[in-house]
Amino acid sequence: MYELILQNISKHIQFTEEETSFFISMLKKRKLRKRQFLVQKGDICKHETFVIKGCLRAIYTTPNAQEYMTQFAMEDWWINDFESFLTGKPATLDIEALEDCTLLQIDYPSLQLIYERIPKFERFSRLMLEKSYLSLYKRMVSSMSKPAEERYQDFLKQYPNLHHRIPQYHIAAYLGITPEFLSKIRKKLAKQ
Amino acid sequence: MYELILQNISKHIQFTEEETSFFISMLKKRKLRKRQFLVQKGDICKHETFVIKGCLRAIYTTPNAQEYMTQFAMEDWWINDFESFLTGKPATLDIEALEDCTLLQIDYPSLQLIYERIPKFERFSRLMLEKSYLSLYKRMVSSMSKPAEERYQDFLKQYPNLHHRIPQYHIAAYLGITPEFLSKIRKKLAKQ
DNA sequence: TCATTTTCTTAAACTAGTTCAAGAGAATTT
DNA sequence: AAATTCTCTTGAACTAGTTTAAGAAAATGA
Repeated sequence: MYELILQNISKHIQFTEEETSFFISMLKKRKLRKRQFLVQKGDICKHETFVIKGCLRAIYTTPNAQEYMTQFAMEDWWINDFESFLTGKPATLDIEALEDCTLLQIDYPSLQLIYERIPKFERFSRLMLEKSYLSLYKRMVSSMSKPAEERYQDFLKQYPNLHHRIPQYHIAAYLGITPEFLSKIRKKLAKQ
Repeated sequence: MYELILQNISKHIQFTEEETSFFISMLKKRKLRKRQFLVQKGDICKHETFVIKGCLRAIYTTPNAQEYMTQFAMEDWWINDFESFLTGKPATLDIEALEDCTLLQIDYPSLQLIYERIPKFERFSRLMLEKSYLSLYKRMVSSMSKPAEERYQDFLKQYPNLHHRIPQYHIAAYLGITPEFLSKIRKKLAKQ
């Protein structure tokens, strides 16, 4: 139950036994069915969420109702509406389960307690943030500089199994193209 | 000399007098002439840099030699090649002065000393990182979801004075379009 | 197992943005 | 002040990716 998350943390900082049990006491378990929402646009996002099982997607919807996928999350990943969680403003994202999911959550006040009682957890947060920042940065550079075909191939490499688990139009949304155009790309690549 | 940086920090955490002077002792002053490079692609980026005066741009160059601007930095901003600074790998960015600049720098070992001696500086780093993450995220969403004309208007709002200080082709690069197309957009907007 | 819904593909007409080339205007240097 | 270099604009031909619409294939539910 808690192995995955403790392992995830121990890659960066070491907990004592006491800290481990305190940390675990701050976690809440949550299950989601496929197509259920973890966060809906307009909610205040009150939790950091860690994925034990299943996968989810985060969707940004523009004022004229176009959807853009900003992130996938799978086993061993963290996900939330970062802006809403930090600022307390209503979420601009929907986060939806793409499969039945098992999750662990920490709410904002509990996180502050953790920072007080286990100051080195600040370091963990900083390192996680550095990692997400880097991957967001790489994604932006690649979305600015690479054509869709290349981005699709990058996606396949980066998530070698995910494309079997989810519909293609989610991948298209993630790449920032239409499902029709992704279909053309796939046809072209299949010929080669 | 140090007011701006101390003020920048005091927005988030409070230093004692002793911490202030320790912190200042870790800073190195640096001047750059217009068109000089703060970081060149391939260098190891060894400093966090804070801008006291002037402005700079960060450029990512693709394998086929196209340039993409990832960031501007002006007075009261921090800038570096984040990935190179954190991982010690060669920088993928060039950072170039667009005007004569006065800068303050902290090198990596000094930063580690600061974290040890002033643990709450971890919090400062986390908060800065959260802020940059958010602005990167917003920029990515807007580059995926908004047409160039709208992005240009957003740029004008976000940096109300910058467009007088720098050539248009830098703005075009920042928006991810050609200077020619920016020129058309400007013509269209001027008519209205 | 059949019906229904969801997902994927194809094609034709279209649009946002690029490329190339040439000239006009500004800013710097001598 | 002239010469040179740098920056911005314009237009025509082009390309990557979109839109719309319709049908095929696959998955799901009764």
